[in-house]
Amino acid sequence: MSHARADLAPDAALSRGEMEDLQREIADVALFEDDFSFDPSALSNPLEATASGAEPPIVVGIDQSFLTNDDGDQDRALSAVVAMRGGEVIERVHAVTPLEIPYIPGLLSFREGAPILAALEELSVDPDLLLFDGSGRIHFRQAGIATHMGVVRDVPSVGVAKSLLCGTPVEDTDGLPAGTTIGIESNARVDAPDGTLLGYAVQTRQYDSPNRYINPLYVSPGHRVGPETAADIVLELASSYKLPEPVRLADQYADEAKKSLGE
DNA sequence: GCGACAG
DNA sequence: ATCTTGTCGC
Repeated sequence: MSHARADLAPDAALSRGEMEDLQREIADVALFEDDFSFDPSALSNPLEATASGAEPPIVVGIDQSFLTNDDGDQDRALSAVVAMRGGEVIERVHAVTPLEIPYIPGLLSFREGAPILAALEELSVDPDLLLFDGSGRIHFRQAGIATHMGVVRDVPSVGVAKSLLCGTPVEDTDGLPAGTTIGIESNARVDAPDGTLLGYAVQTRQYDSPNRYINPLYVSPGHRVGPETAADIVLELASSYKLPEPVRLADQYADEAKKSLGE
């Protein structure tokens, strides 16, 4: 039983106020708790290690790049999707759609949502989990791009941002040891009761000794995933680099695909 | 009016 | 996001 909500897909023709209203509706439909059947701790398990014959879940990483016009203007967005299972890439697809609106903090999904949904349509495999480059519940109206896409497709999703859009860390997040997590709570800028746990600052990697720090990632539930599980998933998937592997590879692929189209 | 602001 | 090589530090 899929509860996909294509009717809530981002529409760049809406007014800014209508976009914000739609986001409040999406946040209302979204589930910020675990609601999936796969085993998150099996995400990076090698296929061979699966004893009972059950295959590891399929995780998909998604990232965008932008194509430039003959005049030098960004006129199209390219969404790259990389599907992995048991630590291996099993499929890569991408889609390009025209850019309708500029970047506006808080309305990212209305700018990048179309190519993402188009690319996901191209996928032949069925994703168990979607990983986005951007926020989920850590958002002014609790409906970042990970939440929006997750609700429209009704697939568990997680937002992985490199900087904090809003909310407040409950403790200092400077120089955290790898593996550390610090809660991010709502503040006055967020459309939620103060103190609501929106997500976590997640330190996947850290330098050994110098007086220089690696910034943490800001991980938040998209849809059908709780904040703790979202953080756990990112820690497990970020084996060799700061970013979780599916997102890192989608990042790479977004650039490759872009160049193969004539920059 | 001032400050904040994912990609 | 994007323009971009070398370079400082472990």
